[in-house]
Amino acid sequence: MAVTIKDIARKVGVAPSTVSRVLSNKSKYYTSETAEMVRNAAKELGYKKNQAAVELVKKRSNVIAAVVSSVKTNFAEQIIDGIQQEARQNGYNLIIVYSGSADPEEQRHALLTAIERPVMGILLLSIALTDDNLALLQSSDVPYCFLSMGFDDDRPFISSDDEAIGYQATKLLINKGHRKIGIAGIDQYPYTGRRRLEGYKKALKEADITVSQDWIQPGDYSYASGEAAMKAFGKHTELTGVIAASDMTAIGVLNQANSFGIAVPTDLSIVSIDGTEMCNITRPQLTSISQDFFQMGVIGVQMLQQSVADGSERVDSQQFLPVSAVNRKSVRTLD
Amino acid sequence: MAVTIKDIARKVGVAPSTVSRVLSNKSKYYTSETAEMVRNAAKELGYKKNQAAVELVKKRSNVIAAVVSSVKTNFAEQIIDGIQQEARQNGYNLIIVYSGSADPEEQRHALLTAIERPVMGILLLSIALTDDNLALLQSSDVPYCFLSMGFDDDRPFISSDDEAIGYQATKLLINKGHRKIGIAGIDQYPYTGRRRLEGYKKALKEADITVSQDWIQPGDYSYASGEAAMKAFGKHTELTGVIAASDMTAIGVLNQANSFGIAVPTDLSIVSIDGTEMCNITRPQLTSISQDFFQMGVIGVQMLQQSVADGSERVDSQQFLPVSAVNRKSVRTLD
DNA sequence: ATGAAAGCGCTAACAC
DNA sequence: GTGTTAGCGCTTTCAT
Repeated sequence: MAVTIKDIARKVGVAPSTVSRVLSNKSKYYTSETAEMVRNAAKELGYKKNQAAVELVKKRSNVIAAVVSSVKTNFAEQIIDGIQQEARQNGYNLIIVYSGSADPEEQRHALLTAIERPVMGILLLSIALTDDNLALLQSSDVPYCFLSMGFDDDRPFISSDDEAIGYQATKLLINKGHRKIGIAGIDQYPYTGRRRLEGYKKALKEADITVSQDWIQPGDYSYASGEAAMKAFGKHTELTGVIAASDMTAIGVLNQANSFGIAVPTDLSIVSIDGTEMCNITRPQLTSISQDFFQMGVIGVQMLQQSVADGSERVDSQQFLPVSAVNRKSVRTLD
Repeated sequence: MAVTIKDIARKVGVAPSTVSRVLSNKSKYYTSETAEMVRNAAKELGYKKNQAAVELVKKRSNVIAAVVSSVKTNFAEQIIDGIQQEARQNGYNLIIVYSGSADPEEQRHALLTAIERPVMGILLLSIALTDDNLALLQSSDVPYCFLSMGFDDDRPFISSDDEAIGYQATKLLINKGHRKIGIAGIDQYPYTGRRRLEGYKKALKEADITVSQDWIQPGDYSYASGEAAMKAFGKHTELTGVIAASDMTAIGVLNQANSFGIAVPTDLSIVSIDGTEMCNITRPQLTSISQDFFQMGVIGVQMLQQSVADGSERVDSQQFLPVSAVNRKSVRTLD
């Protein structure tokens, strides 16, 4: 039998409620003497709070749940680091639950794992929720916020501006003299790939460059997408630059280019999107449009906190974080 | 106010206990008619089970907690995939909590986040717990098991045999004619690095090769460790093969070798340890001693289940999973 | 400052 | 098969 506040109360000779007050630091309602006795007894008995009981009566916990998709890109780790740091600093605990990004049933399970206990808030990392599951989430009255994914309805999110990403990546290449620029591995999903594509087209249009349809090779942000895209561009491609949908995609493009005997950046320049550590372990290192993933996590927690503080039970904020071009070694200036 | 079983009971006109029975699938104790009415009402009202209440009375939940360290190697994802799959298949939910691998205070927090609710079991992924925190874990009466880390006391674990790994990696190189073999990025931690080193030395000894002290470059399994080790071996190293502590370390070695103008595998062969996807995205692809991380997760869940089933409340098993050499392109046969 | 008592939402005997 | 009842361990009025 686990030790409870009753055991402590009995041992010290006070009422359970007093023990509760001490252990919850309701500092106005006990003397330091009782406090010390209680704390000693608690330690001696090896007392551990039963959170289930606490949550049952308080109907709220200090736990933040992060729902992450198990897609094989690695930026999630940076977001989680940001969440973790900010959560810890503010006295919250973090639990993470996995969900395949697509399967609705798995999404639902992940969501329920989080919702079925009174968490303080929920953060969703690049999860494309089905309508049913979104409704489920909303019905739970727990504040939530999407991270690394933007929407054009009124769902709260914190994300990079995907159009800006596409635009800046393209612009970077154009500014270095490139005019034939491909884009690899972007998906067709309305809220990310499509917006990046729009940015890409906008920059091209501004420079009076006509896009050829085969410059655009869709995919799913994976390494394989990068390889496939480069294969489609071909050994004798007219392209002098390509934008990759993610760091892993960029590595796929790079490797396939090498297999073709195309030297990067001499024959072909690559701009990656994300800017994770992967960019530093390739040869050449990958120039990228980098996102501030860590900060996304930090702000996500702050949004949750705020909506709890003002009692709104709902995050009301859609924000884009700035992105930045990081020049490494994979882009060459054309003369 | 959230909807409870009482609300459903009132609506349907039955007792709360009947609702409970239906919703918990105690199938012998209700008719299919009541069941249907109850389920309909539940759906209509948007009922969601309050797990805190369930856990309070049952003192056990269907949640498995995985404690992971935020070290920057990527095998954890594979273990988690294994845990997740096996957990789902057996009706368990998985929550993950992060802990820096070293900081005792952070470890403690992570542990408490898991322990403070009645989880079904705890899996620890390559976490080196301090003595205090181990005691804390043991005091919780929840079955636990370490994954990807072995011990010489009686703690339950599932891991690869690190000595076998070191031995096989070395043997692989020896069998291909190598005799001057370095080892890079291994740590001094008694339960992993040291055992791999022992395997390395054993294989060398069997082949009557005398180890030179500067063949052994310690580190922390990181990319940087690989770079540093290769720098220490030097541009004009006598080594013809090196074993890397992890895939990321191997990439560090590879890149630094290239910087030196040393061609892999022509001038230098590399054997990596782990065998994650990283091995496939380098050029050349990395030959590795691969661990079955996915299976570690699967078996971990099974061990937990078993110890719950037999009421022992304690996993009693220390097992090594087989490892396998996967030949890719980074090892050359010497003549 | 402390105690007594009620109750959070659910499950599990125990009756019938 | 279903209702009744008694808690699970904690927090929180309400007294004192």
